[in-house]
Amino acid sequence: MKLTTIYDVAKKTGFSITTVSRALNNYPDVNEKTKKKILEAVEEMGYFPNSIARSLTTKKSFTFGVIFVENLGVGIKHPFFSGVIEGFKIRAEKFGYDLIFLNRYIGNEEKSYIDHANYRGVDGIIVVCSNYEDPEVVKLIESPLPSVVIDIHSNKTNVIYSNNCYGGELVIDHLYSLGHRKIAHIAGFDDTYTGQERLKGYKLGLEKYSLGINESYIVNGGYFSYEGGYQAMNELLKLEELPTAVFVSGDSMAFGAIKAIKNAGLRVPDDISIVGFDDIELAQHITPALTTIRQDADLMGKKAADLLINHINNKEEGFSAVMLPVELIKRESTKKISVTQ
Amino acid sequence: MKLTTIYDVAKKTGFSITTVSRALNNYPDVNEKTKKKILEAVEEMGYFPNSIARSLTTKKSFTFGVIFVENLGVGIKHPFFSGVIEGFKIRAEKFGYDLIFLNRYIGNEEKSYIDHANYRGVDGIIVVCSNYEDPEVVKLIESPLPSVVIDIHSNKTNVIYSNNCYGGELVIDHLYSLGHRKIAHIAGFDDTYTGQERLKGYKLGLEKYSLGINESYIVNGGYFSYEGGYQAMNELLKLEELPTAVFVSGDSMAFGAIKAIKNAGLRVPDDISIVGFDDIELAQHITPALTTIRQDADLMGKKAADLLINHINNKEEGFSAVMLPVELIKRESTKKISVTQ
DNA sequence: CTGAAAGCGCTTACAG
DNA sequence: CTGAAAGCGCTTACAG
Repeated sequence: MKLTTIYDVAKKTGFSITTVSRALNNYPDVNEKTKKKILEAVEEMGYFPNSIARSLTTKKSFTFGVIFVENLGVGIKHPFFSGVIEGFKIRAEKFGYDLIFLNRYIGNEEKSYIDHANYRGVDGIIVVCSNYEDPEVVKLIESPLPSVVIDIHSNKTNVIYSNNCYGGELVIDHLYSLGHRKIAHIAGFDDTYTGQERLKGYKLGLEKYSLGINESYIVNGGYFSYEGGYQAMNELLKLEELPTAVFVSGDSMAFGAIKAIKNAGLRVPDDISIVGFDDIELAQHITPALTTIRQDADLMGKKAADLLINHINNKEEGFSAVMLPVELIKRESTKKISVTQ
Repeated sequence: MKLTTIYDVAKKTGFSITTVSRALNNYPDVNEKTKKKILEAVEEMGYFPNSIARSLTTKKSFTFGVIFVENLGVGIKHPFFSGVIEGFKIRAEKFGYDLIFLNRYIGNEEKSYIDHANYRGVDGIIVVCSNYEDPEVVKLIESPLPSVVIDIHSNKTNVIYSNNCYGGELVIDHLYSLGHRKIAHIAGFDDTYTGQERLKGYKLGLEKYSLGINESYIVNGGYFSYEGGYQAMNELLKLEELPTAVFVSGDSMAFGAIKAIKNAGLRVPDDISIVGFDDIELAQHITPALTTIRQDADLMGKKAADLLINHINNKEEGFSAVMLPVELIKRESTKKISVTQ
């Protein structure tokens, strides 16, 4: 399959490849007639410049690398991250950037993400990850490669995240207003920024209502997985004084927690109210439909693309950190109770 | 960020770039000592060849394009296709191929998928789509670009799909064994291969048990969406003689159908049994958990990668068509009834 | 076993 | 307004 090149167009029109290139790239000083003739030939021949050759000379590939570091082992199927990637993709494509997935291998050789990014010559990367102590992620953040990182706070690169802390507070507001006073928290692993912030919001909320913090009511659910939530809830269920409500730091974890409650012969929300975080697709379909904090994955992806593109276009400036608003979505997993304590 | 090139390695080791290149690419006739020296320098300098420059000379980019043509508007978040892509990605990466998303735009210019594929110089494409009458998809299939297409039957390219027809038969077997005789079908749009085959399986199943085909029991649910299933079920609910069971040609459609049934004040499975197709993640979590036909998305993706890679490596040979087995997953949306008719 | 040279398909100073 | 030439970073005949 021999593709037509700029040489073919030059030969056909009688102009040099230089002029053809200029006509194609909208250089101002090309004679209108010349340009017209060239563009017609281009149209007729179905010619389109080869991005690889162009990249080699311009040092711009108009590709973004996407780097996934997720602990669920689901890759692209991740219920929250996939929405972020989709939003990022839509926006990036609008600016002519295509997405290319980057892993830690090049062929069969194990390399760093940075090596892979350089190998492919991407203009920037989006890193979508939960664990910001992963040394590979740290290297990424500190590298000179333009990047935007999701769910992390850092001043060494562009970052974007939801207002996780405030989300936690909203949960407590909601539960408190329903009469709950014994509120537990299944936390995300504390080396994740989101886990930390949601926990912080939980504590701020409790303080606001002078509820006091009961350390046995805070249990670590790990990396936001169903199993982690299941196990953490089982810990809580061993307590003498059960909580009446649990704020779970992620929706999948919340589903696991609900499962544990059902297994123990208790009901949601009749015996224990549950609130999640994320508002993934499943949250509205499960029974009971999950009350949760909605993050706008699509917007996060789009804003991430904007950050990255702006960063690339304004080399001089520093880094941006963007925080997105969150919203409480009331569904069926929380219930009003009479205030006991 | 100036990257090290093959010239830097050549200068450092005192050999020519030719020799460095050969050492790197495991050419047989390079002196062992030379090779060792070069590889050490490469290691020390953190050098890795630039894929763009390499692609320009070799005409191989070691990238695959992924083309999504889906009618739900969810893109990468598609509950079934995302699993196929993930499997494809895993396998492709093992062979050194990276994935790049292709759309119908290059920058802001509307182009064909083929133009975009050529622009990026991908070595092959996977097309994941449901509608095989889309002219863009037809062009793709007929183009000389190596490709593998999901959910389509064709002898003009490599294709892979589940045994949709047999899946339909399995559904009827199951429903018949539960005592159902009045079985309706919400079909996928008939310009989709999967829709056609599942319908065929439905009919074969009915014939097998001499149930006869009632045309008013077959209603078109469109492109497998929730809304389509919802509307189609409403059509069925207008019938004088309601079916006792409905085989719905996709899980999302089935959820829509269940919603319609609930809205009508009926229950699943007590009044009407429902069987879906796909076994997407949600199917097991929804209430009632959905009885459905499982397709192995991961395997489909992996086999698709194998087909594409084999095709590229053995230019002479023709095209392959692979059919994957399916499996009935019994859950809570189907129920035994007493045989009436 | 090693190197000089050509070439992949573009873009971009530079010159006119 | 247009073209010849160099160069991007590699690989691969070809020659020795």
